[in-house]
Amino acid sequence: MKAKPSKNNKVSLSEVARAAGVSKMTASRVVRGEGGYSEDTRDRVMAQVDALGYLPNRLATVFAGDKSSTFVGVSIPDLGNEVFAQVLEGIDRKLGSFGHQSVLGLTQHTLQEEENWIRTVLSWQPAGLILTGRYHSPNATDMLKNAGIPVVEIWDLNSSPLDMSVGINHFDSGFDMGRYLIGCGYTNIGYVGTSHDTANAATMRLEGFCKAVEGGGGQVAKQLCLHDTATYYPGFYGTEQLLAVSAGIECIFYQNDAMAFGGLNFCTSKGLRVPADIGIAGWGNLPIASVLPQRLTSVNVPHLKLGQAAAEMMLARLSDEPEESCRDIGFNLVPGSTVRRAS
Amino acid sequence: MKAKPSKNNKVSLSEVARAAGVSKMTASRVVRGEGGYSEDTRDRVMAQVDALGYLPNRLATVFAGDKSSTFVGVSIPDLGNEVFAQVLEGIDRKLGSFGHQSVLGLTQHTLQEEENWIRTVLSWQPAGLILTGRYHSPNATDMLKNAGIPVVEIWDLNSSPLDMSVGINHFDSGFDMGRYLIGCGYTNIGYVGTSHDTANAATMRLEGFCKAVEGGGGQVAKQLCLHDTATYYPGFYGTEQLLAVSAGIECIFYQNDAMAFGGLNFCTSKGLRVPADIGIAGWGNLPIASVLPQRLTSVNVPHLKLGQAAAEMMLARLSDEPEESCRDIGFNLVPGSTVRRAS
DNA sequence: GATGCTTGAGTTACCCGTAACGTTTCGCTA
DNA sequence: TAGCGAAACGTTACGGGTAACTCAAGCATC
Repeated sequence: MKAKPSKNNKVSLSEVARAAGVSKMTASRVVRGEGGYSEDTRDRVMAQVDALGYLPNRLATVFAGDKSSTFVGVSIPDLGNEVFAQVLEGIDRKLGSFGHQSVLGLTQHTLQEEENWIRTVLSWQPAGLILTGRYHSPNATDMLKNAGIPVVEIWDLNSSPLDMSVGINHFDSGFDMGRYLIGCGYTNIGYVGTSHDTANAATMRLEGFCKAVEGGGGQVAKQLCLHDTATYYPGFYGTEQLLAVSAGIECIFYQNDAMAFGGLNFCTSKGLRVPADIGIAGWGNLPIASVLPQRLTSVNVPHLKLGQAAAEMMLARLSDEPEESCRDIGFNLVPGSTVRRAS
Repeated sequence: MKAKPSKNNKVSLSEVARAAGVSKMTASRVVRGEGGYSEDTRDRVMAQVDALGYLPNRLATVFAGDKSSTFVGVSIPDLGNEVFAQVLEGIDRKLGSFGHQSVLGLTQHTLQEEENWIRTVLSWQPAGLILTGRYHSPNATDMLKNAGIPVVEIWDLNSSPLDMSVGINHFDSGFDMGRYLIGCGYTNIGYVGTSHDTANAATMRLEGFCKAVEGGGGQVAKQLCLHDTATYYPGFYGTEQLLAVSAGIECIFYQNDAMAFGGLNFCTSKGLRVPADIGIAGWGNLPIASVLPQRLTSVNVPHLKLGQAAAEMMLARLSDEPEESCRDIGFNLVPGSTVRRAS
């Protein structure tokens, strides 16, 4: 039995075993508490574990067993968006309490970055993957199918997922908001967002929104700030542009709450009263929105719960429990006070 | 050469090699693009890589080389706090662009959770660790010292770090705010926070704050909502309690911006005008604070930059470049309009 | 006293890549 | 055409841990 200290001064099981005067295998059994050894042997081994500061090498364990690790890869577009931070929090808390670790990937909303990240993470033999969004590059899809590990697609509910899916129906959430605003008596409605990528949850919301508004006899003027992230300032300037171009806008729906705050701020800075002169509606129901004096009209999604649900589905699959492959986490419209009351 | 498919239907290098009619080693060289093979051989091997969908197993690579992985463990208290989400974003973006992955740990502000997480993550042979905070349990400290890998402690600047440190001096930031408020003419000042743990950045801020206020002839009435997280509602109720107990409070300093918003909301809901009747000051300068109509008086910390700096120090150490062991990222006081102007 | 069962502990093979080294092939020079 | 060196490729030996198997000793049963 070789038991020389390895280059990077890490203590290996062999060294513990030799110090305790037993074989590697016996030491392994003791460390894992697997049974099949005497009390005396266990004490001798554990004494050396403490004395040498032995830490197991999980890479070797995974390697030896030809099984997967306790890693779960989690891809998130970005953390500047509070919404995704909450989702990640829900995921990691739940995974962590069951002995799994999240390997993070910020994919910047691009499929190419996601593909690169998937390739890298798969090479670490993760137990599973949790991905934001239902659209992936062809290469990514191939790799995911071949990987043979559980995959949960979150955010955008997918009735025919790669494997499992949890989220909400974005089209419906946009539709509901459209119907609500029509019900409030608005007909000349604006939309301010950033993306025009078709493979995108925000686009689905916009489509649902337009369908409801147009079906209700209204019309939608769109203002897309391309090449921008969906935060406060694009909301501010997007509103300025929209109002400069389109006359008679009565109400504006934004891609998300952050942009809506930008728009709200622009309107009040121009002396427009909200909702008397113009209505403002956001999406996502940021936590801070609920404590500001004027409640923003928005759509609430249980972000933390969404993350937890994703982790639960992953864990269920990993422990071979039966689980549903598709879970709708639901949303609800928050009336707020930034659009006028339905008559 | 054995080349049977392994149990979990993962394609191994041996299988590629056999399919291409070369040895494992040659296949390895081709896959790594290391040179030492003919064009013809390379084409044959790569054809099989594509055909079989081979993905390298990085566990084996790490294992073979007896070196560390490309993982970097990142411990963060929680992501509900936008501040830490930004820090994490800065870290992961920078690490990711250099081929490293973040393994996340949400340690809930407790040393015990951090210790458990450190033990687990170390067993995966990470390349390094980035930890929030300068205080760790004795066991954790031992493990970190023995691990022989770079460790960056962030958030709370530490002049004698375990290894490297980047952040700000929280005492000073509290002190500056205290001096500023005194300069604005306030003397009867309140503080609302959650923690009374001494091993804590917020406590350091409070200490600095008290020193400045008391040194300037003022006094501080403290209201600590224990067992609560530092978010909106504790700010709201903490303010209610503080004002009920202490008479004549002219201005309140909060543990962070989220709590300050809660307090601001409580005050306005009670008909108190800010800053005419009462001053409000937060800490952290949340992004949303900068777009709301009334700018919150706060302390700005470059969160994203902090995360990037931590990642840079880690990467420098990993590539054996000379790097400083301590970096002060700095902060600046944001006057805002929620405290009355200095006379 | 022979047999079988338990219990404790050692042996061996293997997981998948890579470093180090050994071997073959081939073109070029003398 | 022998001799030589470099390029191309194969072989072997790890690395840390575990599954599966083997083996020996202790004990009870008939």
